[in-house]
Amino acid sequence: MSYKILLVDDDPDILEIIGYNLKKEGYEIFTAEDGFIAIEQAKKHQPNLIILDVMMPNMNGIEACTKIREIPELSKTIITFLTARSEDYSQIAGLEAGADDYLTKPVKPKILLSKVKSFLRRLEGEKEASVILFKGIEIDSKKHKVVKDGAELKFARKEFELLQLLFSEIGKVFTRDEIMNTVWGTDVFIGDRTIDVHIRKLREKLGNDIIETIKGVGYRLSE
Amino acid sequence: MSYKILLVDDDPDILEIIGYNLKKEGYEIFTAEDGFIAIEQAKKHQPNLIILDVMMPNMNGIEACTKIREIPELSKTIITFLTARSEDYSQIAGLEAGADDYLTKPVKPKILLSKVKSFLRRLEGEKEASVILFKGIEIDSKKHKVVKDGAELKFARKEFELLQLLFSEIGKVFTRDEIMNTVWGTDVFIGDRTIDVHIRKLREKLGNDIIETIKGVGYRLSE
DNA sequence: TTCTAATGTTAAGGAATTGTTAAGATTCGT
DNA sequence: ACGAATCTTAACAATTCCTTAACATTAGAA
Repeated sequence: MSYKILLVDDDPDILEIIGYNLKKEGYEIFTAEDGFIAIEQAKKHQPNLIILDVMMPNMNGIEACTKIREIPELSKTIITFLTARSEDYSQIAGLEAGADDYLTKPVKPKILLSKVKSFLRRLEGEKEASVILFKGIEIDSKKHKVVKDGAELKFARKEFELLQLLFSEIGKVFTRDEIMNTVWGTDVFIGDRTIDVHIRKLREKLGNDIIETIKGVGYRLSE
Repeated sequence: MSYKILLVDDDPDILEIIGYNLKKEGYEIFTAEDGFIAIEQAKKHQPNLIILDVMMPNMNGIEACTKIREIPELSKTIITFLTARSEDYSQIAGLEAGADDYLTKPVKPKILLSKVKSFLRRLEGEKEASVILFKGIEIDSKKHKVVKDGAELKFARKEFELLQLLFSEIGKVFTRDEIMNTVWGTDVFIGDRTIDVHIRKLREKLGNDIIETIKGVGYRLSE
């Protein structure tokens, strides 16, 4: 899958230049000339990266950024500002509005490219870490969401943390000590049966063939 | 196991200062004063992290980085550049050469440390699997799992520990005393037949041609 | 070969670990 | 502060594992 990038600037020349350079690298490019259009486009295409000019008519970049950050579907999208060199203001307000970084105009194509690459590389890593799939069970750590056979299952906090731990290394045996230290912390003492009870709840929801007991050792996902 | 870090800079003072700070934290430090030596050292010690100055005589950091990235044994090594603040150039070419991040000089020890820690944290998860293979039997300690001819065999805790011991040094004879001390501990008394019974269970599952009895001495894996 | 100490085999009882359940304690949001 | 959801505990049940003891077999020394 190629990455989608949304460019937002009121100057068509800039859209043209930057767009050309990024297309050449294989990215899918969308453009917008003000904040309103930007939000529309963002909703429609769900880009991975948005490059947002700060100074624009109608709705400026910072406002647009704030609005975009409120859209749940775009929580993973990286937003970076484009500012004239001296506008220090944007750096502050922009980052507060939820931007991840900023670029200064005039943008040198090489710098832009390497930044874009590094942004998208960051996405790569988060993607892997965030969703795990195993035996038809999908765990999205970021969204605190578990889906099995298309239906969402609800897990309380401790249950979910235990689940995450077990799924963090599929097949690995986690000892009771490891589980305690990770899920409860090193300075909390809980009875022996507490872990069992939580395991039981997971089994209740996931089915009995997922979590295996290794007596005297711990628990693991059965492969 | 402590982490290994390779520092590369043509300025001995910098090597000294950074090296001192990192050693204090318990890291194992190696140094190199140019790209050629860096590559040699990297091959030899297989460090987890390489901190690489960009501007160096003979071979600069970017070239060195490219070369290091071509060494398969070092695919998991994290490389970070060290640059003077203004050298924008390094950010571009460096990231393209396969570096993971860059630090700017002058480096404040605290920042350096927190960065180093976060780099190495990234490595944690990727610890190599502790898998032993012998005569078609695969033992995965982490997963507490034994596979023979594609099928998983189940072993209870004591059985598995005994198995691990025997497989820890293939061909070595383990005396009953050694087995007792390792599997049961020094403060437990068990009858003479207990070990035999466990050996028998292993043979039952693995086949009779794996574990050999050396009468009057102990047991070993027969090669 | 014969004898003997060392090891192999088997089944069963007891010990240790885990599963289950419900009730009490705690936390959290409204 | 109240009710609901969540977490922990305790008592008991169920299960698996470990050890033992009694007896059989074997390897190697005499």
